[in-house]
Amino acid sequence: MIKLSTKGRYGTRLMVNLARRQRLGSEAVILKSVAEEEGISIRYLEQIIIPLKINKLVKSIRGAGGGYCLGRKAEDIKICDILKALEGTCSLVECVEDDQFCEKTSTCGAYEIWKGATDLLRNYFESVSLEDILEIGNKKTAAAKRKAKPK
Amino acid sequence: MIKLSTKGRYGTRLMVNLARRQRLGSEAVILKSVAEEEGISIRYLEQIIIPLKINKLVKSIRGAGGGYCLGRKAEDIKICDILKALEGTCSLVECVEDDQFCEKTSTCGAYEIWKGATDLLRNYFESVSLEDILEIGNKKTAAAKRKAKPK
DNA sequence: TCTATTACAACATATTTTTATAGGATTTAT
DNA sequence: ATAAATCCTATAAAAATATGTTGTAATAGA
Ligand code: FES
Ligand code: FES
Repeated sequence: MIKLSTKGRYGTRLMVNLARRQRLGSEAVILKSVAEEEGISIRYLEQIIIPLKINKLVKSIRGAGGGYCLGRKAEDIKICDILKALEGTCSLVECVEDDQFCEKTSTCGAYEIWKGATDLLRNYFESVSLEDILEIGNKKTAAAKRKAKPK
Repeated sequence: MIKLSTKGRYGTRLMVNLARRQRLGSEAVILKSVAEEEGISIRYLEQIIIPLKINKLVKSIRGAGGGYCLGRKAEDIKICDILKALEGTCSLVECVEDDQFCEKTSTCGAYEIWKGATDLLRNYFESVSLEDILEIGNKKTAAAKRKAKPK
């Protein structure tokens, strides 16, 4: 399949969780609480957050009372940034990035198709920010609550 | 990364190769020759072609003088058909297909984003046929030849 | 200063999935 | 009968996914 890796998916959820908690007033969010809320192993999240930190998408605060916070404003962090940090590139096939990868790039018709799809995806993911996701999530949560507790 | 599996990529090249050779007049194309032309292990191609056969994208002719041919006209086979046959679905994340996959689908903002991206990709891959890829490949090959042998 | 908390680092290990190769059985044209 | 193909099953190798262990370093607060 064309599959987003779990790293990409978990990493995004991690970032959204950070963004939401930060918005609610938390200074630094500890990873353990994210792991519990999202139901993801903290050990795995520890591995995932390393590249996010290297790419300055999150900042860490060590010691008691420490934790993580967003590296910049939620509206300035695009999904594409997260995926790139976690997976190196944001392309569908390697030959799009590295024309030595397949031997017959110069005559391969499929190449243009993969490239077209990659561009499509990249544009899309460059247009969506953490802020946007947060917004959608809030609306869904509110709707779910209205449904659960009808007055 | 968001990565097209090698199955999807090899399967597409296999289908394009079949289409091209069929166009050139071959009745049945033997897998061994595809494997050699494309530089892919014949054993691996044998596994890849099974779901293509099950989904009637190719027909097989057993025995000596046998081989494979397209199940229908190249213009009626879309990339999406190939990918679906090879990978089950054509979605970026499982939760898009199966709302039990993630627990918090009802409040997850990222879900809509993955769904949006999946729809984008699916539309694109539904719009591209084997015929289209063949066409692009032919043009590229012609251009490469002109460059190699300037009169 | 002491203690609890938290990030950070370096591993090791296990499981699952993907990718790839191998051997042989079956079918069929000649 | 024989050679040429597909077909079928098993296995190996590699990568992705996930958990576990054992620490060290930094910091807030008592
Ligand atoms: S160049 Fe990579 S699939 Fe054709
Ligand atoms: S519902 Fe699957 S990532 Fe949110």
